[in-house]
Amino acid sequence: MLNRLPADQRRAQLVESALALAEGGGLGAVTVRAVAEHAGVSLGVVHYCFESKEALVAAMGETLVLQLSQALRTAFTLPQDGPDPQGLRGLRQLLYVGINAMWPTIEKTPDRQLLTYEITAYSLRHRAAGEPLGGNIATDQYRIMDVEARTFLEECAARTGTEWIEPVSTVARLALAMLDGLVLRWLVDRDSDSIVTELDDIAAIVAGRAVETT
Amino acid sequence: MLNRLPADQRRAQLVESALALAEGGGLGAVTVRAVAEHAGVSLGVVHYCFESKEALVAAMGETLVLQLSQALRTAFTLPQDGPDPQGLRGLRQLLYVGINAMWPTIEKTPDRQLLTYEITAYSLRHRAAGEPLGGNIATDQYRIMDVEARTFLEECAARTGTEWIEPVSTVARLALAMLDGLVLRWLVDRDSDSIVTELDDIAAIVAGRAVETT
DNA sequence: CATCGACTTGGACGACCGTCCAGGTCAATA
DNA sequence: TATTGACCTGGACGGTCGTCCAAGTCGATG
Repeated sequence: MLNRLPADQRRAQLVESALALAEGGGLGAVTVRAVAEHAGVSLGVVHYCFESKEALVAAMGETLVLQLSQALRTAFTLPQDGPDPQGLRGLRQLLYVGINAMWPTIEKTPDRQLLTYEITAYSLRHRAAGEPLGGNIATDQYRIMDVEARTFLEECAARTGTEWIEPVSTVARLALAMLDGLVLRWLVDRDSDSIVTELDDIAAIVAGRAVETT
Repeated sequence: MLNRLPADQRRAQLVESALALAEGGGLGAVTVRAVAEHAGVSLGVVHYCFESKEALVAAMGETLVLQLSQALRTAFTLPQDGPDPQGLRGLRQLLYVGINAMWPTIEKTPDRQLLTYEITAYSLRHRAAGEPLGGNIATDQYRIMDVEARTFLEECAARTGTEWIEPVSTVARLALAMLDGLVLRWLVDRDSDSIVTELDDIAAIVAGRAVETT
């Protein structure tokens, strides 16, 4: 059975297969043979499209980061209809809505969340000794999360007539770390009730770092 | 060269070797041969002491949890000399001291911290389908962290004449999640300045969940 | 001293891994 | 139609893995 594809599309397909396998069974389940079988192609195709397995894993990381960026951008989307309530109370409410809009996406994809942590750990293990803190997959992950979070926070403040009392990057860093820790904890105990409450806590804590614009 | 040991001691030695290897190169570096070589014994000894490699990894997890408990207990230790300043201000200061006392230990052992996350992920991947949320290594890790954190928080409150306005377990859960997320972030960017500031933030946020006893 | 059981040795086995390659297939071009 | 080059096939190779085992080495016990 021959099903020919341009190398670019084949590469994308193989990366998707690799991600599907990794979601189900961790990075250890990603073998050249398993990827080939999942994609319905023969073994040689993988090395025809990727110089080595390491290149395939790197492509997985890049795709994951891209998807993460896109997922965060849509997850943080705020309602566009009515005028927002102003002041700190309005800010807190806007943060609440934005963060809670993100949660269902996370809750529905625990395997994907776990894979993200695994890729982070893998990336930390395999990054060249000492040298390149940039270009690293884990670094990219957090850089992208930072950008999306900062954008979200700035829009929230602008809409409600408030401003941050410390650099937005600082607020974003703390908020993302809290979110990160809570999601990891949830992956362990799956206590959805607790985390919903705690997401509200994040909104309140973050809102505490803004004042009404004078 | 023969160096005989009772099976129990040999087991402990092998686990230590496995942990040393895992700290340096991740769980993937833990192979039966590598463990045997690191311990200076021949290949067969490992399977004489452990029924399978899986049993060895399980023993690694248990040892790690035990060491984690011990490390947390000493890390959270508070000064015992003078009388503590009372009230919320005293509580905040006590939390500040306790949390900051813990940081140097973490900062000196990034590989160990990373390994803890890797074991968590590994444990989540390999826990039996659906069934046993208890007895799992990841679950044990957080259960132990919970216990230590609760003890710490309760002592802080008792010493300063304050009380928590929500269940201590809730406060502990949030604090540990924040700590967890911040450490993971630090492993990625190694921004020690930021995290020191953020640890203070944790103390302030946690202190905000107590009131002075009437 | 002989025996026994705990502990160790080092090689063998089959399975799976990443990598490579000689050749086959097929649409597009000359 | 003949040819070219991108794409695909499936087996082979060497290496490492977990596991197993027959044999060897001891201290303790009778």
